[in-house]
Amino acid sequence: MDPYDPKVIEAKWQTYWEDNQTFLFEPDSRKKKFYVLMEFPYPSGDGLHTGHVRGYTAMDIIARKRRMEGYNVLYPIGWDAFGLPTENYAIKTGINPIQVTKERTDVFRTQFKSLGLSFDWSREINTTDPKYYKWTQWLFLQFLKHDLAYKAKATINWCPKDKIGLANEEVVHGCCERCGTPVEKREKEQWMLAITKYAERLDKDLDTVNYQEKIKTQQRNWIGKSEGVEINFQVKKEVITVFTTRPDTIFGATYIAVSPEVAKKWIDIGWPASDAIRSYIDTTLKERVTGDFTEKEKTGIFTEFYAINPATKKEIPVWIVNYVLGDVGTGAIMAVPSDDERDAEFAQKFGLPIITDYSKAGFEDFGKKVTRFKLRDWVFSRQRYWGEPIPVIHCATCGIVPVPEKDLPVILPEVDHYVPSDNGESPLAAIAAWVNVPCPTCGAPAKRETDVMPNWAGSSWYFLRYCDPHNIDSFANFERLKETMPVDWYNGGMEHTTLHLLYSRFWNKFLFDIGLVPTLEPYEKRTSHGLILAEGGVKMSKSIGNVINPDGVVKLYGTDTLRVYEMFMGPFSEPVAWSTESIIGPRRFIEKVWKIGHEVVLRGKSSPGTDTNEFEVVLNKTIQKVTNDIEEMSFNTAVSAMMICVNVAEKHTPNKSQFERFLQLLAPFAPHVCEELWSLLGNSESIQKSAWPLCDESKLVSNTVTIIVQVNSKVRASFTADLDTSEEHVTVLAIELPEVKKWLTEGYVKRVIFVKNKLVNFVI
RNA sequence: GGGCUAGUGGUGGAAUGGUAUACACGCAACACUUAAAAUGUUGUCCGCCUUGCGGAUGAGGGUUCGACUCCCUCCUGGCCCACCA
Repeated sequence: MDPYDPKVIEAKWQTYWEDNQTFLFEPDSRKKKFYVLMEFPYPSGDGLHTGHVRGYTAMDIIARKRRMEGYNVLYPIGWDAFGLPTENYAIKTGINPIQVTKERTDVFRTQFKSLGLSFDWSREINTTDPKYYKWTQWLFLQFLKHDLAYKAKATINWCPKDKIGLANEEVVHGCCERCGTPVEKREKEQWMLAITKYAERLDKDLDTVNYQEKIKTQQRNWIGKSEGVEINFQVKKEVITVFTTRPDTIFGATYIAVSPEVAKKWIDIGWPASDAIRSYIDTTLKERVTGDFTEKEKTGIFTEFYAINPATKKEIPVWIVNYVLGDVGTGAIMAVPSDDERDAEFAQKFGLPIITDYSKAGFEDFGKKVTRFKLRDWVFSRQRYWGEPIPVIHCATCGIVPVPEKDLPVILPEVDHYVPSDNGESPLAAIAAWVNVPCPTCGAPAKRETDVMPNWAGSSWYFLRYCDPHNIDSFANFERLKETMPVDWYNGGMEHTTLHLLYSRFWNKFLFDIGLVPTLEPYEKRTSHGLILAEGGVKMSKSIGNVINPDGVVKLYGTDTLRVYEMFMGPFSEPVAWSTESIIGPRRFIEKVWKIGHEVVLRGKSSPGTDTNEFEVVLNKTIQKVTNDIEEMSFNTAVSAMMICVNVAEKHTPNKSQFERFLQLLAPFAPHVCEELWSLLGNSESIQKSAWPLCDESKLVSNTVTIIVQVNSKVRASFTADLDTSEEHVTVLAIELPEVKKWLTEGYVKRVIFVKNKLVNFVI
């Protein structure tokens, strides 16, 4: 027997798979399709890390299992390569992002290939490839055509360091998600995508898909649908409209609380206000901008106005307060101190009345039913360089003119400097030769849009491009999409639940509406993986220097070991800490398989080999467990079941057919060593082409069972009985056991609990 | 403050109403070896008056013949959201 040498075996089979195109998706296949997808990576400068390996291996296991179950599987890969880190690197080094991206994707590709992932490499895509972003631009023009893309002066989150506008979603605790700088507010003309027009459907259609419950919950909370009513409160001749989800509490409303944003608008249209009020509004609005979200002391100022409570007909004071937000509801509430903690706190501080004893009858008459969403339209421009140029031209006479389809893509031009200008314009604005073009409609001198798209653009439709990646006539042929969509199983990080996952659902729904894609939802099933933490349970980070590079592990132990270890280390959807010390376990496991495999080969030469009965039972149990566990993503228990199986095989060497079935189970986890042993056993075709083993249920049923005997629910003994022995018989057998007898002398048996084939419990 | 999620040996974890601690790491002893590594065997939750008995799944209570598992109260961590009307 040759010693187990993963270097040789793994290189050999990776070459074999590539030469034989083992993992190609076959569009014409009569087999049922199955589309497996893992979020494509951003090719960062750090290369692949152990967290990537976890997700891609898990989906690889599912892809490989589905192939063996007879499906025509698509498991594609590509690069989400636009984005700030590459651009910032270009700013620092002056190296062109195109070149940086090429170098980095080359590294990632090599690393992926060394992991033996069963990607269909013929469908590789790159969001920064003009052949790809031509269609990202084309899709943007469809949004524009259907009035879902518009330009608006928006108060945007402005990062003074990156000099870039940020979506709300990119602001974390008031700071820029990327660089941590406190975010400021700025008024700026921005391209917007009207995702709010799809809010209702993005919420409702979650009922039709198979997402993990926590993912649905998080999306629903983010979309923030709330049903309530708008109620008008008369203030002299004017009206204040408030929004409430609890109209039944109107009899307890003792004041009106208005956000400073709304109050400012009133003053702008001529409502009288004292200097004190004006200065309060200014101060409060300024506080808002600091982005400090920790709970603040509640403040407020009385407006001198009174409103009529339509329920009680009584006058209640109108206050401007800092705890009501301008962009939620109508920016004004009826305050009910008896039912709302925040109102209670405020009322106490300012001595406002609190009515606890009121009737709730008749409240329905006062309001108009409305539905509110928290979701905001998506700010879709960036004043940066490394993104898809927004394909429109500004003409003094024709206004906003889309770049004609024949002129797409609008190629990102080369620039000397990647830094945005200090007034926040894209570096593209500095290239006069690129900016100045004739208007496509009237021919007069006009200017190109210089904003680029956010890095979420390319990833909003990449799953569609995989269906038809080389199409030069359209973003994807409808027939190809019909054959391939939807994605049957999509895995990714929880951090994308309210960003990419929501955005891409929105794009897909829009494209469905205009008849360009065949399904209402892009993803049938969505799961998420847990983070891999560094040793000791802390986050892996470059600055701490505790990042584990998978290359070292592959070199030392082999890819099969790394894959098995990452699946074994803990529950897939939970965060787990890396432990270099523990990798040796999976390596020993694979070496055992290697050794037993060679024994099986030897034995097969000397004798035909009958089933080893002891092994047959555990093998079928393992088939059943691994089959189910992969579906549940309980990879860790699937691995331990296979370890148990191997431990039995060491004592009861299986015959060829038994061992082959075991190899088929292990093949999705450790594909290289399984292919090698599979071929040593005389198989000429890849194990990937063989059929997934089935559990023979009859082998699981043994003729005898172990019966647990309890006295007062404490285990006192156990014995072996025939299957399905009757209660009477089990009781008699149990009572006769000496370990049981001595306990029964202490009292009389009040009750006997009997669970067939499992246990008998004497209550004394 | 809200939502989700978790808390089990020295460590990662298993068990979702029926023998708690499977599987793996680590550790210890032994075998093999001149030696080490590797490998193999055995042991490894805690306590005690150790052929046995008692206790233990964050803490306390409840339901049940029986609870890591279901219910209630509390404590602690992680993630997401956050004065959302």
